[in-house]
Amino acid sequence: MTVDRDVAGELLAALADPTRREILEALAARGEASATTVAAGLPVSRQAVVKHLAVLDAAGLVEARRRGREVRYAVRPERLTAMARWMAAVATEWEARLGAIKQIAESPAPPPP
Amino acid sequence: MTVDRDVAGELLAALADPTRREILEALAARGEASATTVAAGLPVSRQAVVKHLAVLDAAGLVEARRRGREVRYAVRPERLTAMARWMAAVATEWEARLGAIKQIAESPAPPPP
DNA sequence: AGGAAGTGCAACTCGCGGGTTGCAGTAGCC
DNA sequence: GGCTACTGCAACCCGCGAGTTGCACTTCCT
Repeated sequence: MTVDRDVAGELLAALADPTRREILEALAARGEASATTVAAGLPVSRQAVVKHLAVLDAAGLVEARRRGREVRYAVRPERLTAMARWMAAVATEWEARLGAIKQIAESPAPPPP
Repeated sequence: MTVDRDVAGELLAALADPTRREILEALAARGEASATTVAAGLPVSRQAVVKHLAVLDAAGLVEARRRGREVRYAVRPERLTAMARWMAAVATEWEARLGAIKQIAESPAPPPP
């Protein structure tokens, strides 16, 4: 119950796959595109792209809008921004801790002879 | 040759695993610790932790230092910071593109009937 | 010296994620 | 109305990653 569906993990896992990142790049370059269109520019099948888009959508990285008989996908920056902030915060905290440890390790200063 | 061993993917994949993140938290909390120590506080075997630490080390998120008969691991913030910056940059670029698309879409104003 | 505590290596299981193919359904266009 | 171009669903393959167990090796302590 503590894990709460692991939102961070979902996002990171979504981003971790190279094919998925290529899809995101393709979407960002085109502004918006359908799964078929994207698949045409990649070495994988349309179905694979569809699955990836589902994952990306679940992670909130992408937005789907029905446009007649096709479905247009567009990139969604908010989650990425949030993630970046989160990572920066964690990094800062780590640095703080490392600093603290270092101080403690140096507290018994060796007196010069 | 272009992918260069997919550094970003390595980092993201390393971060994507919840157990790995727990390990990182444990390390950050303790400052530094051995695999056995970390494993004691987690519901997995020591060997599992060792493997995870190997992955984290390969991703540059962790640093190993031999301390007599044991190996102490410590967290390493640099890569995290770099990653955060990278993500923020990508997010910004996406936003820029979205802005541009929106402008284009709104340029031919539909005349009212 | 000899036992305790720790690490390192290897073999093995198992589930899931990335990928494919095939087919049914539905919206557009002539 | 009928053909075409999409999307949606399902079944299936395969490899890899997370985890375990067992054992050999090294370092420390008394």
